[in-house]
Amino acid sequence: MSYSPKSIESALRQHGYKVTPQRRVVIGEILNAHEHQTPADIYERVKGDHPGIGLVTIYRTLEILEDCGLICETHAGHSCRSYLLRHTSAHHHHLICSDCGKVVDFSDCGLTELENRLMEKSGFKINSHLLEFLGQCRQCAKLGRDPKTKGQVTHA
Amino acid sequence: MSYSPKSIESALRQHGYKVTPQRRVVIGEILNAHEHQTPADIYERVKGDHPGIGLVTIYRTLEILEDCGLICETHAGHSCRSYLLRHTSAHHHHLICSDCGKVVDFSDCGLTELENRLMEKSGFKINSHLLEFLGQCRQCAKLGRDPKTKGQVTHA
DNA sequence: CTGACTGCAAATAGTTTGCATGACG
DNA sequence: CGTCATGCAAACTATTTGCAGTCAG
Repeated sequence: MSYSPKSIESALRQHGYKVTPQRRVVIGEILNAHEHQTPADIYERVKGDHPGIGLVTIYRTLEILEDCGLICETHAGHSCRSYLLRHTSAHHHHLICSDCGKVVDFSDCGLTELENRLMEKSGFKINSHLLEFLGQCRQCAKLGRDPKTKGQVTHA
Repeated sequence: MSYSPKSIESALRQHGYKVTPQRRVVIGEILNAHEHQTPADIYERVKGDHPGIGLVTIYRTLEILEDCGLICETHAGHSCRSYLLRHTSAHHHHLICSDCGKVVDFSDCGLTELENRLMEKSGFKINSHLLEFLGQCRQCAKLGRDPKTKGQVTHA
């Protein structure tokens, strides 16, 4: 139910883009990732498999992947652009521990209904949504650390 | 329901911040605006009333206004931070046009149930969530600008 | 072969920080 | 009056662009 390197490569070709080793490795990284990743994140991880790759290439690859509709951009934090795979069926979201950074995935966000309601009410054509829950995981809660809930994110 | 310069100023004082002419003029600008504005937008407009004000001061004023919960930040476009008055001091979210940047607020996200379910399942103590919908507003859709969905691939 | 792709370096845009001066309370 | 705020300049981070060499198709 998810993308494969092959399906992504053929999408690139269909859009007139060439498939290069650098693009392959970036695609592989995005397929592996379970989180939103910034270009710099991807760069760091990809350097292992492909030393000498340039950060510029990551940017350009992300741009064409977005142009092909394969990934989408989110704006999850302070001036920090990040990308995630555009899975419609394997659609998923994250529950993030604000103390230790642990991430838990979940998929059943049940927002389709809300999305439809909003589209009708606002006249918008909604393409995607960004949903993240922030909190403390069990362990951090036990340790009694102060949660870092310093108003950065739209409040709950 | 809506803010006045006075109410904002007293909120600042309550949080231990001082009220200065520069802050007044920034607050005035934000109260006038009905759309979200970037720090640079505010700077440009504010220079008329208060020449010599520094862009840095805008940044710092926005930071403290956010800290007081009076405005909130959105992530509406490519590395372009912008701010809105927080009209409903209650919980709300944004629907953002990825072409023109228009922002629509909504409040009934209905996520409490999902939140409870997730807390039970994951053991997390959820403090807040971040929810943004991205799409095209009616006007931008009419203008026929290419939505970001143009090449969406029916995945394999 | 040839145009598209890469990677370096440099340019640009947006935001933050250090510090001396000035003003709110 | 003391402390916090301002504004300049400079530092930083994120991203884009120019260009010569390289490679996929």
